[in-house]
Amino acid sequence: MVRDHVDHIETTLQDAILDGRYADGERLDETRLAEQFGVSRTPVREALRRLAATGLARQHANRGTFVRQPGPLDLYEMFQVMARLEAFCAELACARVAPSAIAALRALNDACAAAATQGDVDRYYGANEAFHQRIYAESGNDFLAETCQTLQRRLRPYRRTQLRTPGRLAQSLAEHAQVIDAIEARQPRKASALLRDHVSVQGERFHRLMSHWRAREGQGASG
Amino acid sequence: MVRDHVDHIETTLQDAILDGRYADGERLDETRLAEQFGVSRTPVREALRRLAATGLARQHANRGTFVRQPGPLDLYEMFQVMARLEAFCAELACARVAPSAIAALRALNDACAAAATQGDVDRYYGANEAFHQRIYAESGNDFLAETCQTLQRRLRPYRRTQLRTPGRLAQSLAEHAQVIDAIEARQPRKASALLRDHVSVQGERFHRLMSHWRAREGQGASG
DNA sequence: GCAAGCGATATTGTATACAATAATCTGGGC
DNA sequence: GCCCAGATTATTGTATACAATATCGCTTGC
Repeated sequence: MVRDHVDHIETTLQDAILDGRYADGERLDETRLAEQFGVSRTPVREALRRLAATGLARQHANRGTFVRQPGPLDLYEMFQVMARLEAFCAELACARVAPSAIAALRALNDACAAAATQGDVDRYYGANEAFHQRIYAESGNDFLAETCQTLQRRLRPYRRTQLRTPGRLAQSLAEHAQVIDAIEARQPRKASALLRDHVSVQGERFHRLMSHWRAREGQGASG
Repeated sequence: MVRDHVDHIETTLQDAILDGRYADGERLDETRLAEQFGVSRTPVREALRRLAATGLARQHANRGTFVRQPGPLDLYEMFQVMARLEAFCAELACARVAPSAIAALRALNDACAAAATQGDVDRYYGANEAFHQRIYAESGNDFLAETCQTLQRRLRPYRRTQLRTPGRLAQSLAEHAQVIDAIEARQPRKASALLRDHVSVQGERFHRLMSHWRAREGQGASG
């Protein structure tokens, strides 16, 4: 892969947008960004093109680039898709999972539990993502795994919100354990249903939360 | 959206790559492309960045941009995912489909049949894509619909291959009709299973075809 | 005769200068 | 006092010049 200014700028901006440090509709000024990064406009422009290509920004001819943050409805839709994709991963994993992979999954869930006990939110999320990513990998379908990872990354900042719900964390760990058991027992139907609901519930809780917050739906409709 | 040189170049190259006019690993020379399009290297570079961002090309630092065509294994994986995504569309459609949409789907399948009878391959594929896209839209999930459309576009050139199989075309039309019936009857399980198999079978046929052709697997592994 | 190091060359990466387009502000007319 | 039109200004879009890096061929030493 490329490892130059463009790549650095793209990654930095991507993280900033995905971590919510840019509001929806915020303008990405080429000149200003160029100054910030200490480079000319050229690499900045190329980075912005890439962001636009991946859907994180939108470009209007002769008018500039603007951050595109998903609205509540978009997020709900994305969680729905994520749930199905992960469920498919679990289903496929049943057909080819090795004992070592099961052990690895249990270890990752234990790491989640340990981080949760210590109240280390960041480490919890790291371990949680690793757990899910391991399931993607165990699907054996590289394209599916990559798709899942991209979507997971996009949903990352919004997952954190729903951690506040008391009791949800322990339940999440239990659900993980159930998923592992189902995969180990090679029950594709059960494993996929469990994981689907596990992810779905996050999206639904989040959606409910946002809807209660504000009823400003449709402001960032996809398309 | 942007409507400038960059956009034009990107679209043109994208179509060329997706239509198979570029071989895997072929180099996309900036200077040469700039001459071809009658512009400077700048817009070409930005277009190439976007292609790289969408996965159609790969960039190596200080070495250039190279076309990334999926290998047989990649395509098999993509068809698998496509099948599940479309199945999910059908499932969701059951919950909200209107009589007018059912009529529209039937009309589109009739258009497929008409084109098939006349032996108009291009028109058949156009109508076929429209049929599938209508189902995406009827899912009511814009993100899902957009994802499906992107993937459909990427798989387009490879779908054509399997049309040659005698009898497959008529069977395909019949399967479409079954899917419509299931959606109309609001049977989500049935509708999704039917559509999943309809798409899966294409991927599997294609995979078998390619495997028989050459056993050069893994040459273009994703990652 | 072969390998390793060095230099020439070609290509990418970046900076800057200029052109074109759109938004804004100001002035005049109604 | 409000609205429309033209000029101004700011910002994007493109071209070109230059710098840096990788590849390839050559020479030189073993």
